[in-house]
Amino acid sequence: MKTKIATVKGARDFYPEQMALRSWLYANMRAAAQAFGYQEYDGPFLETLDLYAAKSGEELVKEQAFVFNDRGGDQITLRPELTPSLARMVAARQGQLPRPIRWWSFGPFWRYERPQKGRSREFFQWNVDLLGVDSPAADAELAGVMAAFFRNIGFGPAEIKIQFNNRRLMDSEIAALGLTEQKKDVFRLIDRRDKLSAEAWDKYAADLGVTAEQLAGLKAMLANRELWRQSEECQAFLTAAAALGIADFLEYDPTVIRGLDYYTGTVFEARDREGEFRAILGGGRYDNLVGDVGGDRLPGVGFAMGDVVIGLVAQKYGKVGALRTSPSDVLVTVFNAETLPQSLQLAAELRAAGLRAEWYPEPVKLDRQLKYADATGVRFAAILGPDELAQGLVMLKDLANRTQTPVVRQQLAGLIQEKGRQ
RNA sequence: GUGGCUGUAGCUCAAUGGCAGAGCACUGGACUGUGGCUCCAGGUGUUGCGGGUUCAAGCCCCGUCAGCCACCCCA
Repeated sequence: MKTKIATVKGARDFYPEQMALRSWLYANMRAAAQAFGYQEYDGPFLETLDLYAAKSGEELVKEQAFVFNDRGGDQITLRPELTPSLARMVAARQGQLPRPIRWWSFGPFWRYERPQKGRSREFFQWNVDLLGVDSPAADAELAGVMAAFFRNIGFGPAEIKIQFNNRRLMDSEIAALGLTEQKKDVFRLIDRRDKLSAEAWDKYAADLGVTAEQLAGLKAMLANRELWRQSEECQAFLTAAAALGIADFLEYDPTVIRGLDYYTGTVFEARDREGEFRAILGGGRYDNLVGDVGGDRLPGVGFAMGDVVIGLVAQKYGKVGALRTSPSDVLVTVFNAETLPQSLQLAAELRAAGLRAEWYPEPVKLDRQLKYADATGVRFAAILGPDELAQGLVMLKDLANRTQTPVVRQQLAGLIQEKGRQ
């Protein structure tokens, strides 16, 4: 009797194929972050509920975090985001960490929400943060890391855009409209600009107590793609971005607000230009977060990118390619039971020479062994039969171009290494 | 947490309430030492799961689980 036990809702199995995608993303994230001098770190996966209590958006913690009581009765949270942990870690060693602090991380996070395309309950997230620098150029550097990653995986500005806005700019605009008291509601209203119909949006605004005059001003503001010119911060940000060579990726959008409460300045959001998917990443400047968890005030800027949406976007745009699931450089085939130890020995010789070599563990038809190499992405097959053994040769087959050549056994490893580089 | 759509072979999908099908993949053979092509022969199955209605349920009804869509929120 076979019983199937399902995975937890919103959790994913990573078969070698999916694992290869995750590893590919990780390798490119690491390359992008390290290119700018960022150091890898990580926080605990389990945190106290208190860490998130006053910080993140209310709903993120109260409604979307996995919270449980441990055996001692304490309330434990599976981390829904990394930034509060980062702030705590930095605050705890504030005096001894060299600044600026450039840190990045990639690990699992959990949010208890309804799974949909691009949203799961257990996901991996890339976090990149720069602390100790309060300048628009620092904000631009973060955009530079994003752009470097996009380029690493084959995306250009024609396919991906990095939208930005500035909370301080929006604060002053909202103040000018006399809406400061309803700021949070107005931010929420702005966030819904593209989601609601024009009528529904107007009604929503009216329900919030926005007057007709204020509404007109708000609409004018949101339609103004040049609004950034009124912010010195935005101007300096774009100047630095241009110097970094990433201006083509950037697009000012006054409707980009971001939900998290702790953002204070620049905010980011990256999307595919066609707009088919939800936001690929989000982030911004948070100047009070470290101080809020007990440290001295330390400005910071950062962003987070989940593995799910970028994986979908990369696959949609054909950037993923054929990811190999086998690490092997070469498959040693087996002719029959008598020659099997010889194949085993040849595989050992190849490994001793520094190659990653696997052998086919039973004497089945050769076409099956080659099909296996094909299916798992092993490029070379070392064919060892009675004819080759009698002559001290190995037939080296290159599955990539369907050629094969007899090779003196002692020269096999060197030849594979040489051809593998081509 | 709210509302809706879907669930059939490993994968992509068909079947009026009346005997479960196609393509790809897989296995064996044509090729007893050569992978993408061709041909032949074949497993392809608890129709997500549990109830109910009916002479009869993949199909209708209820529940449940999962995925997806719109909210909510957000990576």
